[in-house]
Amino acid sequence: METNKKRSECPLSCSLDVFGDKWSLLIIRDLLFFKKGTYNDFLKSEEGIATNILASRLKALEENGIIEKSAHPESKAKNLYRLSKKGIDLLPIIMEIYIWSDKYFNMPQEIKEIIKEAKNDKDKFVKQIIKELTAE
Amino acid sequence: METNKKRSECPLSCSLDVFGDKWSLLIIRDLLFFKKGTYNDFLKSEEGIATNILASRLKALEENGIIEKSAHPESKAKNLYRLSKKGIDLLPIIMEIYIWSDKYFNMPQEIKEIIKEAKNDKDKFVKQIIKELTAE
DNA sequence: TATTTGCACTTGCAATTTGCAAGCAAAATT
DNA sequence: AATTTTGCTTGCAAATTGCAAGTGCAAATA
Repeated sequence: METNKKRSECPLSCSLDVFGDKWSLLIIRDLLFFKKGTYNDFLKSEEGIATNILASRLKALEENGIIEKSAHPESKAKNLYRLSKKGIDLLPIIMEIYIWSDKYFNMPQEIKEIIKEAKNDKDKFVKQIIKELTAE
Repeated sequence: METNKKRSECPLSCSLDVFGDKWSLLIIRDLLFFKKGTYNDFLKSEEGIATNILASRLKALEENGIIEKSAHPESKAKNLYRLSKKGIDLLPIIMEIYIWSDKYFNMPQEIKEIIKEAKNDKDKFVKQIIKELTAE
């Protein structure tokens, strides 16, 4: 995936050049909500991303400053991927996607509950997630 | 573009199956903000979508209930594409993308001004756009 | 210590999708 | 009547995706 060719100066278009594909936001979702952080964590997600695609997306997200790669504190064999500030700031976008989904898709009751809570006080929800992420 | 295979039950994943690509949200942007409505309007957008890709995206968006195709009131040669309620409801997502862009990309001052206004009172901005769209 | 397993990838290749150019029929304009 | 516009479709090369297999190092197990 090419990371350096802008189609236009439109901010929306530039943003889509960064995360406008079927996989990037799912990786970011895993980082935001499911405490995932290693290559294998992402591979195991239920959507079943192919290993080469995962590698290319992680590389692109890193090059675009959305995630940061570091050594895993518990094992030399592992790497740890974390969201940068820029990546964490994608949370409001993802929340709005969830809120839209809630209106137009069926989904498990448990997820519905979480969305309800998030919708009720968006700022509080965002702050809570950020707190959890930065506490680690 | 296949429109009917879900990768998982995750609402975010399902949403990305609908609009998670480099072009769909740009078409929706044109409909939301730039009063575009015909095939040629979309073709002329500065990002330069290929004609076959445009056709496939319009078809997929229609199948997914995001847009509706109708006869153009002024010409039999033209069609008119409009956003459905479901499509208009994507506005908050797109607004959050603009707000994120505002933080991390350079962009024309004029767009910055609009984003500032939108950020100031999101609900008011959304209502204003909806009003303009439904007045037609 | 030797061997197996886990982790983070890379490589090869077929299938799908994209992007470009050309073509086309119906409607509108000259 | 001839030309242009509109909304597509078609053909084809190039790029991207998805699947399977392989690699090299670290860590766990025998």
